[in-house]
Amino acid sequence: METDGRSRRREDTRQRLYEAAVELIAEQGFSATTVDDIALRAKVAKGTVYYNFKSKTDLFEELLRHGVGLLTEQFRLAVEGLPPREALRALIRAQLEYIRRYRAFAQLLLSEMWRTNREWQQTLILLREQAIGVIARTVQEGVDSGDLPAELDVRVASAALFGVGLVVAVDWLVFQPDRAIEDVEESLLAIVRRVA
Amino acid sequence: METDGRSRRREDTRQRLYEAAVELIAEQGFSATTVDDIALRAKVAKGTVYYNFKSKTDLFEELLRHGVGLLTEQFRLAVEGLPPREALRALIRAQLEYIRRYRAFAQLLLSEMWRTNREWQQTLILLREQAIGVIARTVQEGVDSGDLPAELDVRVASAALFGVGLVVAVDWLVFQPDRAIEDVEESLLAIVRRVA
DNA sequence: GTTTTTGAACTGACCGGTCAGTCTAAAAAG
DNA sequence: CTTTTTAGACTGACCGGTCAGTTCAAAAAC
Repeated sequence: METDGRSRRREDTRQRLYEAAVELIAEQGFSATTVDDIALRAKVAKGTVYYNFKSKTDLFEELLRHGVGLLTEQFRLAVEGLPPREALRALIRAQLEYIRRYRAFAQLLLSEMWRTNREWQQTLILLREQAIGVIARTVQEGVDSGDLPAELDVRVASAALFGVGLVVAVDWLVFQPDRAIEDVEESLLAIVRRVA
Repeated sequence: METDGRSRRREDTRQRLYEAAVELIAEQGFSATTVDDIALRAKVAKGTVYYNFKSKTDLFEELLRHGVGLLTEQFRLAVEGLPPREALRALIRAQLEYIRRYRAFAQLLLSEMWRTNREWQQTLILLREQAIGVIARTVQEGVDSGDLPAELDVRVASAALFGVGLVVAVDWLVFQPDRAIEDVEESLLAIVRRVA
């Protein structure tokens, strides 16, 4: 039933809906994006949207879970077995790679992450915690092992690293898409050299 | 005529509308915020919104102009007569002060700045250019005078500095509002020490 | 034969924008 | 000083369009 043809097909439809939704919402925002638009872009009937998700908000929340889940996964893979400072660089690279690959999702995240009073806010805070958690553990190890300055506030530094990577990378994609990723990585490292 | 009672009153109304709109849009986004909400919070009739602005979008654009104009102004005042490196620190401090004072506007800017395909995008790009321009001139001076590393890409570095300040500060206001601004300034400086 | 998708019609709440009319401070007329 | 006129500022009911969500019979996929 997992690898069953039917559920694979369904998963495929959901995937297409995610992709359509993510692009539209990144461009226009959640409220300005209509369910009809999403269905149209995903080349799916409107009924299908509601067969697969219980509401527009639900689709969006699942989307957030899906996207941030992938990012967190990449973070985990990136740091695996590496010593703190190397791990930190690996994290930055992983974040850049991820953002390049899922540009629209990154844009969307940047737009929604620091908003307040929206229905999905709690979901987002939780997901944020998971992703930043991976960074925080690495920073903590660095501080413990003396590789990083002891006066570093782990929570602040981790959140800052996450945010900095996000803006710089999205800024790159939006305003200077021709630059090579290596350039961007270099610029980013130049900026955060003190902690990474 | 300028200080006439009527135009003062009108200016007052516009100000109230700005404040109401900025808060609501920062929380919920442009599309999710209704003109009725804005009017209600500003304690003004809906018609008054349309008496003062030609449309909801127009109100928002004027708001952007107003807010970014103030920021750019602060930037200009901050760097006046200072040598590059000091000027750069003054810029960071000015940005933090501004964001603390106009928290909602900063949030809104963070949410909207890297969005594409919205009607007001061109306006925002222009305004962004003005604000970052002040930073860029300072960085350029620093590179020219040898105070900053010659290999620094001025455009990238300036945009990055602007973005970094914005996320770190907003993140601070949203997730750790109890921290003193000095702490945040320190963290920020620790991160960007390489260029500032 | 069961699950998934289609497609089109429909509903009702909501929302941007309009407009005819009210209020009032102050200028003009007496 | 008192009355009248003017016009800028504001009001709120209303209209037309839009959109999330529902329904369902029939087709397609497995």
